Amino acid sequence: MLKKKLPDMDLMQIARSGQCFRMEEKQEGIYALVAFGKYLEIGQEGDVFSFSCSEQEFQEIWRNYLDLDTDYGIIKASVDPGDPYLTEAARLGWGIRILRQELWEMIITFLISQNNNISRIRRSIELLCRTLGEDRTAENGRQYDTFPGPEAIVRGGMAVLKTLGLGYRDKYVYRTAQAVLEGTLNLEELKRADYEEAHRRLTAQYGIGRKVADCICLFGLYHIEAFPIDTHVKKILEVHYPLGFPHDKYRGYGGILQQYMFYNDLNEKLYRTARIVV
DNA sequence: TTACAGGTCCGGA
DNA sequence: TCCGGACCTGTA
Repeated sequence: MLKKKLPDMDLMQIARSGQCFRMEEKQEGIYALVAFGKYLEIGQEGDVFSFSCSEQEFQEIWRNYLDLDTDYGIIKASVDPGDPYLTEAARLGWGIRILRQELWEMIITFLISQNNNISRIRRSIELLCRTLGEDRTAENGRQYDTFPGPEAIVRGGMAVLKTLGLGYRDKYVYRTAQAVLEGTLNLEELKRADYEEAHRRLTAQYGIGRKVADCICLFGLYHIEAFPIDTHVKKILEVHYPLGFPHDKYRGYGGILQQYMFYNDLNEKLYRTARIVV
């Protein structure tokens, strides 16, 4: 078991920050995730983490995936102390990192997320992977499913998508998979594009509006200047920033601050009922 | 029963 | 450019 001491990271906070829907707590303090076709378990005790992979795989895949070369301490320290709301949000979400997840998975995930609730999003994605993903076995014997590529989704067709509880989003998923296969939506070009160009191309796709495009840019392309405004963030901005959020102060990485705010809003009920000890 | 979920599309003003 | 209604479906 590989052990690492890592700063500014908390698995529960990452799992509850709304950026990933497949990260699952297997036991107390042990989380499982699937990415790049691989299965990983991470255990956390304070700032010491154990990984169910080799040092080589950690360096090749997970170090980047967990965004470990970004110093979140600097980001948190840049928060204006005269901004009590953001200061508190960053304090409570101190262990959030932006995972560098796979672009295709983020496109489909956030297409499904629209006008939807988190438990149903998770359920739909789990079903999607179980139905159309590849069934694999990890080195420790765990069974897991990969996230299905565009080929698998088109092969399954609308008939299979209808069984996943996606509602009216099923046609968005299908047509996006088609667009990637046909080359209308080129993922490699999307990865090379800057934020504005990527956002423009994404919103041109049927079913992807501003908000979903921003989520894809932030979580699938690591354009951390993207600042998705959903119902939660919209409410936060109305209440705490009636004169507008000070984007100029945090130019280039607003998306990370948005995550602190989003996490805070999503989980404040849990904090209030003291189910999570801060 | 109605409202709400990490919205988008579409038609009309 | 802006606005309102429709939209799948599960949960409270």
